[in-house]
Amino acid sequence: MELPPKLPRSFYDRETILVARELLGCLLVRVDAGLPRVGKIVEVEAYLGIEDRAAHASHGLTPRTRVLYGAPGHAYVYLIYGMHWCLNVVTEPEGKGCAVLIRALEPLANTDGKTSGPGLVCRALHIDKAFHGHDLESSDLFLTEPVEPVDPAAIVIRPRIGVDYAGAWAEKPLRFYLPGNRFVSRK
DNA sequence: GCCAGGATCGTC
DNA sequence: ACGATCCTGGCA
Repeated sequence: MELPPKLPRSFYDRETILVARELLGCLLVRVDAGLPRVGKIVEVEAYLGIEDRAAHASHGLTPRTRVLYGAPGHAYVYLIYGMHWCLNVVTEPEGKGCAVLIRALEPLANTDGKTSGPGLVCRALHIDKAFHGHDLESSDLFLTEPVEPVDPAAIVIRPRIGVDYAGAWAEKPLRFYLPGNRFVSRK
């Protein structure tokens, strides 16, 4: 399978909302024992560091958030509700605690089941805690440039899902998805 | 050490 | 609307 160029670390080392928006249309690639499992990113959420009450980074630097507060272009993988893995990509310079959650993919190759929801994305691409802290410039887990360009003006912007506990931060427009794409987890 | 709660999902 | 299931952070 022919893939577009891999995203370099400099892509991730920028303002988180911009990275989140530009991740739409990019490919997520997990090479699983030689088999490429590939999906197009259609839905993401931005998490903005220690000030963001919805973010894990709001607790500051702890054993759990070490990777989140580390260098950009790495995977932050965590277990939620005792059963689902979720994948984030770390953004901005080291020490900011910012990341983008990958919420849904359009399946392109060798995905294992549904890909509409953050837990399902990890299940379908066989991503678990083994990838926590993984370098996204590696050859077995990485992102690529979009196959075709995305119109920035068409991106749908909504509040994030499942963060009702976060007060005013729950309302902020930090969820982004491709308009009309059937693999977005919720309208 | 103990306990409340969670960036979810499938089923009822 | 609810249960599964276990890691985390906070507090004693």
